[in-house]
Amino acid sequence: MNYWLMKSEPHVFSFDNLLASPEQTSPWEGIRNYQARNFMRDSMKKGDQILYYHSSTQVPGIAGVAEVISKPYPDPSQFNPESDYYDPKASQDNVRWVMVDIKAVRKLERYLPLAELKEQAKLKDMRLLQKGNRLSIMPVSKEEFRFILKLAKS
DNA sequence: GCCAACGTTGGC
DNA sequence: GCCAACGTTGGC
Repeated sequence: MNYWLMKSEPHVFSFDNLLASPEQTSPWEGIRNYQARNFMRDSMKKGDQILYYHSSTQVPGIAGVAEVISKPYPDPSQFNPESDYYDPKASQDNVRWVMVDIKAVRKLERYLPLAELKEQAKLKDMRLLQKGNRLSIMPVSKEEFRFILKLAKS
């Protein structure tokens, strides 16, 4: 099993929005970065666990846990000229972008602000906290994942 | 709103 | 294939 951190802007789609979705499930559409796509395409598996991170907001941080519930499949928005995520270079024969479906597992006992994560010696190597990191999907180690769940209970 | 960091594009 | 210019991300 793999562990991931996925960023979402809460004013676009928050963890509460995911909880309120039918079956607490949503496609993770709109990834248009190759590194993030490659993680999804090459490494994500059903059952992988996700830390749901709120970015570009007053207090950025981790809100909840979710789970990958589908294999990667073509993101339909790349074919839709009406969509913000439309990619004119993509076609059915040349799928450029994929996505997975995710399902909320549970909200954390408390919201974990970025500033608090930065204070944790055990998380100092976490990719999220490295300078200049802008990836919207990134791997998290098992140890980091467990530590974060424990931190939310403290 | 600023700006550092970094990914992408496109001319050569 | 290099690299300057440009665009985007995201914390502050």
